[in-house]
Amino acid sequence: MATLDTKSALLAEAEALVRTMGYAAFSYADLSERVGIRKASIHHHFPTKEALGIALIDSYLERFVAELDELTAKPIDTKAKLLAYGDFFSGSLRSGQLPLCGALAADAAYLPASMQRRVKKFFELHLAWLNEVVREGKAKMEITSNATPQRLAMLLLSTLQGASVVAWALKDASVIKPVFKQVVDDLTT
Amino acid sequence: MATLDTKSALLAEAEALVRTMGYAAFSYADLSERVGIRKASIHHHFPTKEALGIALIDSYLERFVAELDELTAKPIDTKAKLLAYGDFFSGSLRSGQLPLCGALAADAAYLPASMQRRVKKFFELHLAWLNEVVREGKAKMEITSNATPQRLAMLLLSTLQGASVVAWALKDASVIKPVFKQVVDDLTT
DNA sequence: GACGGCCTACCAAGTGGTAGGTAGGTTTCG
DNA sequence: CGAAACCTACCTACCACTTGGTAGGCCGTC
Repeated sequence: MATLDTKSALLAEAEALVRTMGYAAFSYADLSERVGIRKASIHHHFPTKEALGIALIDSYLERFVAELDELTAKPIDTKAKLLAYGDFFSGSLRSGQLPLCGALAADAAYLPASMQRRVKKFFELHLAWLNEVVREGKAKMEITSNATPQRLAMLLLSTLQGASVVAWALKDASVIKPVFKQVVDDLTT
Repeated sequence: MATLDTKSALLAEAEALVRTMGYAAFSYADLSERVGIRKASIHHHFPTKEALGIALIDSYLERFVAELDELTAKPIDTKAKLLAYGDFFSGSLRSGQLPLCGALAADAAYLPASMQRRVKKFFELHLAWLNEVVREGKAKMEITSNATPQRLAMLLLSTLQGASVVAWALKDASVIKPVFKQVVDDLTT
């Protein structure tokens, strides 16, 4: 249906806009121009900007959950699992973009509470997944660091998130992977 | 003079606003309300929003440069130097705030070129400082990792930057220091 | 009397959002 | 079957409000 096409086109373009300009800076006018639909018609699909924002996070979260589940099931060792996670994360960054929830973090106080809650959930979900992978890795003696899984999970997520910011500023996305690999290597040897 | 007071009050409040809501989301109206001056009067001190933004980054950068210089001169070992750097960085974050340039990164495509350039310079400056500290640390055998100073500098900066984002999302600023300490410990043992 | 610092009173352009209409497809029911 | 009823997807035209920015005036201090 044209409906679905339009709706997902709106989501896709909105995501790109948020990840390059931030939530506050992008407008329904920008979006309408890119999707080729009148401004007012967007309200038919997403009655308010907040509704759009929520749908945005939810679809992003869904994609990540699916990927994480798939990764969990794979019979590969801890190091490979973590590196695959990093690849997926950095792969979702087109050049000049930030991770969605990283971008949203900057508009923090401006975001409606409903969106703030979802951003928090996104990070918690990632931390929980990393925590579990690290815990398993330690049990299998594949991770040698004696820090708590919780702390290592924070470290891994922070590295990816921060490297994305630095990479954006330097306009060089290629720095993300080696930095993350560095951390993973340090943990698994 | 009242002039100086007003001007620096404007800068201070603007910085707080940018670091909590982002550059695009904060307005002259917000600022005027907080400083207790009429909206139009702000233009007397900063003719355009871009000029304000530039002054903001410049003053932030200046503060950091002063601190980094002071830190360079101190006769302490590499580990202490890096930890002091982390303390200064995380100390500049009041709860619910992001590092200025991290916050600006999210509004990337919306920022005027003059501001983008300065944000980039900010990151380059930090990377150069970290690079030098790591290089010295390796020469003095205080850093054992065999990765390049450049990569380790990227890692250190990314960790702080990313941890700030995660800390914001979890509304728990206390996670930053231990994560950074973890990285520094890993490098210096 | 010049100037710095602030004011009131504007402005055009843009914001998210609403009202009401239309073309075309699907459903319901005599 | 065919017609009335309804629905989806989009439109034009508008709304109140906010945005960054401007013009010109007032007042106190060098």
